[in-house]
Amino acid sequence: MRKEQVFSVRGDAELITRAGHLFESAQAEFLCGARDLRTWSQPQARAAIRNRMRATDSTGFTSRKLLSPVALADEEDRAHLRMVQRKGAAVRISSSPMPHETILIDRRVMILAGRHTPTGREYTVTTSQPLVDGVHSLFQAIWDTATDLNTYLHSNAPHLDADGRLILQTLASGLTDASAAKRLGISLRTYRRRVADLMAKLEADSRFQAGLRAGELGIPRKK
Amino acid sequence: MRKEQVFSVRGDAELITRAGHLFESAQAEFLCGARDLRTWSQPQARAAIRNRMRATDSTGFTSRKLLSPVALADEEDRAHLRMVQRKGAAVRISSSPMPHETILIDRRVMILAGRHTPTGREYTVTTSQPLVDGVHSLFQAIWDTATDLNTYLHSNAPHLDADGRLILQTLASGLTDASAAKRLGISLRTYRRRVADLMAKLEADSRFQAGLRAGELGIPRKK
DNA sequence: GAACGCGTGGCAGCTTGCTGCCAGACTGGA
DNA sequence: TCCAGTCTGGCAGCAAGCTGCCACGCGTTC
Repeated sequence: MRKEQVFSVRGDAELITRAGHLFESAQAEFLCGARDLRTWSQPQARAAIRNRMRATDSTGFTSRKLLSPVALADEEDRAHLRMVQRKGAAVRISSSPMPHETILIDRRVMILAGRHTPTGREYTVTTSQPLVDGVHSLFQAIWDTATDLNTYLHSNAPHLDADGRLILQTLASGLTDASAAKRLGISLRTYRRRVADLMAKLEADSRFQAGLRAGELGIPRKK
Repeated sequence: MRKEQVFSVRGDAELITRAGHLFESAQAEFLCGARDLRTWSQPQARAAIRNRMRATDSTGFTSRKLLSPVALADEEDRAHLRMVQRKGAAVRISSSPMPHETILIDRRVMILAGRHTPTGREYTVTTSQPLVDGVHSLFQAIWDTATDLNTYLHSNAPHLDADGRLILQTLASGLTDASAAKRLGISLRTYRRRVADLMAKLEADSRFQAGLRAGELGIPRKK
């Protein structure tokens, strides 16, 4: 039985003081998972990573950011993410909430954020290899199923209203247009008009493509 | 700064000795993420959980198992999983490799497995709340995107050969059948026969449904 | 070589999907 | 009331998809 190197700090300031050097020590990989961009208010941490990114441009250094959709709420954040992308970082969006920030550096150091408290946020820093490896593989699993920022922004999934979803569900049931229209209580002509509108919104050239998009975007997803 | 409760053990036997009581202490939730079922060879651990499950059948105790597709390799394992399901546990399959076992008990205790070594596997046990919370949310994120075991078994996605995938990709490009057949260098009749075969495999009544299935299963997924 | 199975391609005919056009119904505002 | 805008449904015609049938070529088997 072996004791591991784990400690907690409270507040951003203390984190920078006690673990700031870890950020600057990043050699090969910097992974960051978070709900939104409101996390690293401390300019020091951002600057450290930015310098690292700039210094090791084409030397195999990889940086990956994993965020939830709320991170794209306002234009300012989206602009920031585009900037991050230009710096060479990969950005993906996961549909999961991701309430706790996760940072992995060189697969050797891990920082997990706890809840907000009156005295500041609590961070836990560890270099325990099994812990880091385990969280790294979990991060990788989420990363694999997340969608790239560009494709996420390009797809206009959220613009579907309740009516569109209804059409989508009927379409997904596999009925012919005639049966579907009858079930919805509308005419064949109108049903097909709706389908055409839907396909236009999804930028699909064929019904197969429309189904594909719908499936990828998980629109009729079960809870 | 606070030191956290973290320790590592080597080998299943030592894990049972030092952390076995934690398994039996499960009150509300038992989460388990793993690559396959070859992990808990120790009957004690299995028995402890099984008893817990039986004892607290309808008292709000939830048990969730998250596995990779390789766990379904042989019939014996699938039978075991069906048994686990009957006991009330939820089982989902994630397309990610999940090389490190992850166990979360009551959102208070976490056990992460490291690599196999000659002297046995290394396990890290911790009750640090930020660490447990962080890993719990990561687990939840993977769980959300994973597919239920039953639907996974029901869908015959992996039975698609390279030829089927080629048809799928062409179909996904949005071309008409005539153009698609020309691009593939086969006749229109053959192309449509392939599409019909594909739809039969996907159990789709319409091309839209076929696209939907393909999208949900992530068949033409980018690496 | 004959018989067989299998995959392919052409043809034909049917069903389904798609859309332009027009007419009617409804709504809200001048 | 009248008008404009919007949504709807029927009709017609074309395009696309679907499939049964038959013929051909190819490799295997007896």
